[in-house]
Amino acid sequence: MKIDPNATSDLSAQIAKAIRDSIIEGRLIVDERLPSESEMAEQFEVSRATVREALKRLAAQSLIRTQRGAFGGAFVNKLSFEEAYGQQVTTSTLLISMNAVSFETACEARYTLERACAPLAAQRRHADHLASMRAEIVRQGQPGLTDESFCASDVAFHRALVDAANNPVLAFQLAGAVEGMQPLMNMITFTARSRETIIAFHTRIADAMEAKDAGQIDQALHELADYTIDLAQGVFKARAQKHS
Amino acid sequence: MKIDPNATSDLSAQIAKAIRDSIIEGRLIVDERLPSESEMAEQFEVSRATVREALKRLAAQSLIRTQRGAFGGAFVNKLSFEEAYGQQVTTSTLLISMNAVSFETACEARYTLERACAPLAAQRRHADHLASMRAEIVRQGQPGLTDESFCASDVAFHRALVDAANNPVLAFQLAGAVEGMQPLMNMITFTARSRETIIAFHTRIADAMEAKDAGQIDQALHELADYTIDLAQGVFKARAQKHS
DNA sequence: TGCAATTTAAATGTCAGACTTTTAAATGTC
DNA sequence: GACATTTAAAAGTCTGACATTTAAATTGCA
Repeated sequence: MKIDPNATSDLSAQIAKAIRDSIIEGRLIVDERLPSESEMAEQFEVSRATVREALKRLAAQSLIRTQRGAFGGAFVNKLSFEEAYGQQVTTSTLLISMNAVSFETACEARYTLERACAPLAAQRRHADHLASMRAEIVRQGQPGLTDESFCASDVAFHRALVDAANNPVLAFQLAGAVEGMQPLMNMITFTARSRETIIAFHTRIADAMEAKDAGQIDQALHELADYTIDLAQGVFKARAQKHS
Repeated sequence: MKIDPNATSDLSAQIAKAIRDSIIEGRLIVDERLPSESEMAEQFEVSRATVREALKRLAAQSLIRTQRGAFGGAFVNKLSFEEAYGQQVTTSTLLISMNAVSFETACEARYTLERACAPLAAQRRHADHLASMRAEIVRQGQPGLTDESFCASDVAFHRALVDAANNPVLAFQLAGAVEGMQPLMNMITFTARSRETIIAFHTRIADAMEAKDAGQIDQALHELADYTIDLAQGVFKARAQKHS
């Protein structure tokens, strides 16, 4: 591993890139130990501080983990679905909030992806998925529930649906779409009336899941998407008028 | 901003988290300048090196950018779709390769999501999307094309399909599923016969796009998914026999 | 006055070396 | 053999210095 002497970026960025490439291209394998910071400092002919900055960059992407003490060091990290899921949610959330993605666009993406899961979910769903969904429906009906809690339960409900498809890659991809939208959803005030309607949709979906009726799930999700967008437009319009 | 004195993790990780939370929760807004490294070192009561490690962590997630020189510093970065797209692809690629996700699972996820785009793509596709797809089909038919190039063109073809849906959030979410699978796809040897079949599918899809026939696109993608899995199983089986 | 060259100051980037803390293996003791 | 102690290696942190970059401020000149 050598560093390009006439590159534009920082040394720590270059070193991070060199190591990252080694991992992606399989020259460094999972759980393999990298040389110690001092050794790498010598290899790359930079100071230990610079190597450390490079390692922190990689740690931020969960590409490595570090362990202190004798026989410690930096190890290539096996990226777990959990970690990837977390990163995906953070990225999606920021992307949506920073780029002023419209509610319609985010909502469309979310429900489009979720409907894609419906056939698989209907086919493979297990008792515990149904139980989770029913439990969240009960929760959503409780009086005194804050809008935030209602949204969180909504996410949990849909997460159960996605999990029912029993494809971890699919679940990972959807994480961003569903959870990344939460801040936007949280901006909506859910009246008792709208909660009732949403719960009715959820019940319909759970029933269809139980009956393994993919078409019905798809239909309900479609209508729920439309309803959610209508609801949001109403809320935003009312808010705009108030401010004028 | 204060740091928990009895936390388990490193100081630089804690500081990174504190700043990250400030960004996510909107206390720091896009293009806002963070205090200088020295100032933050004082605020958090740590050394400059520690602050720098924290900043590098954030830079690795594209949450901040830094600029040297007077009036430079660290600025909250507006996460672009491009950057998010890149991160998403890296994460997905590693997730799939490190967790030994089966070809079937990855393929199912990919085509399930892609089929979800079909109705939107059929409805909104523009001339340039069709042109891109046709161009890639031509490319795929060229003799002497390596398997890697064939796969890359395949990705480009499907990317055009996804782009046609004209929903950037959707495109971002799909990036991982489609591009993250490439290493697995690259493991397949495409015979002249199988390339011909795939090109036929692509042509069918492009024609259906032109005709705005969503059902036909969905059907073709479904069959293509099945065919791809069959193909992969055949290749892997042949390889296994060779080694026994 | 206006503009070009120069200076300056503030910031990040890098370095060297020391010290602290953690950790597991090696060693010693009963 | 089980437990306590020592030891060494490694990450984590700190300090202070110097290098480099950059844009604003200043100066000098026509």
